[in-house]
Amino acid sequence: MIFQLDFQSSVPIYRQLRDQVVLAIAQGQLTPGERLPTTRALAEDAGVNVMTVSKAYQLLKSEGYLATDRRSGAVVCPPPDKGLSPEQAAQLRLLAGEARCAGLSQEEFLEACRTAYSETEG
Amino acid sequence: MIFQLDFQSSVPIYRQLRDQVVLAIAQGQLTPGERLPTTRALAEDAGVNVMTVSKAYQLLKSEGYLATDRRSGAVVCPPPDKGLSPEQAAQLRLLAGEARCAGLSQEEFLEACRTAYSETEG
DNA sequence: CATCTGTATTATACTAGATAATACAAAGGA
DNA sequence: TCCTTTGTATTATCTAGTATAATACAGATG
Repeated sequence: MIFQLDFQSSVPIYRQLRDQVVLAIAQGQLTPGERLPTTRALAEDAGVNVMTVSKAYQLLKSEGYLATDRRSGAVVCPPPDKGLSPEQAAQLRLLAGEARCAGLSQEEFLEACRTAYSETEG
Repeated sequence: MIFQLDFQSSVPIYRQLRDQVVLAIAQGQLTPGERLPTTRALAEDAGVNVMTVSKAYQLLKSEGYLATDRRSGAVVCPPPDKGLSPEQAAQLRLLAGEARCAGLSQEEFLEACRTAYSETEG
């Protein structure tokens, strides 16, 4: 599990870490039960603060992607439940609106969605 | 054009304004050539600062959604170009990954995308 | 000339994000 | 039992983004 961090980005580091873990789970690079690096190890490896990693882990934990045992560290969880959250649905609507403004027909937008889904694959 | 602002949200006000304008354009509630409220009028109407509205307008302008004439104010622009930006594509990939983690198959995800696109319609 | 437009300027305040150093409870290994 | 390792809490500090307020400017309109 290698993390690519962009320190120039406006996206917070803890959020970048979270997003990459989610994508790795989606792609099967991280499987349920698998251990993630410890907060200290990942912090040193990525050159960021321990609390920044902890914040990412807490976010992932609150979303159901991780469970943290005190001894064994952070462990990948099986997918929580089915369906998109209201926030995710709103974000999808916004993206669809932006796509429509960019001149994409529904079919063209769905093709982009199909591609995006396919790319989240091992 | 009525704006719904959530001051408790972590999404900045200027970003909420921007998103709602984009969705309104996508839905055809705002048509190319149409004038938006003046910064001062919208600021007073929404109960926010003038510069906050100005920031939203500048963002929309930089994205090609608006053009600002000094006399006539902010005017809706015709769609700039075709295709999603790299940032939009990345966001779509992340959403697709989250959907996959939530147990959605490709068909179920595409159905959600189809719904989202349909909802951005007059 | 007076009025409207978006916007620049300056100053202030609050919050989020990130860092650093330290410390704690719980669990495992020696 | 002692030591280490785990995530995390605490405290303090710094930076940057967000939002506000008051003022001012250039360009266009009437």
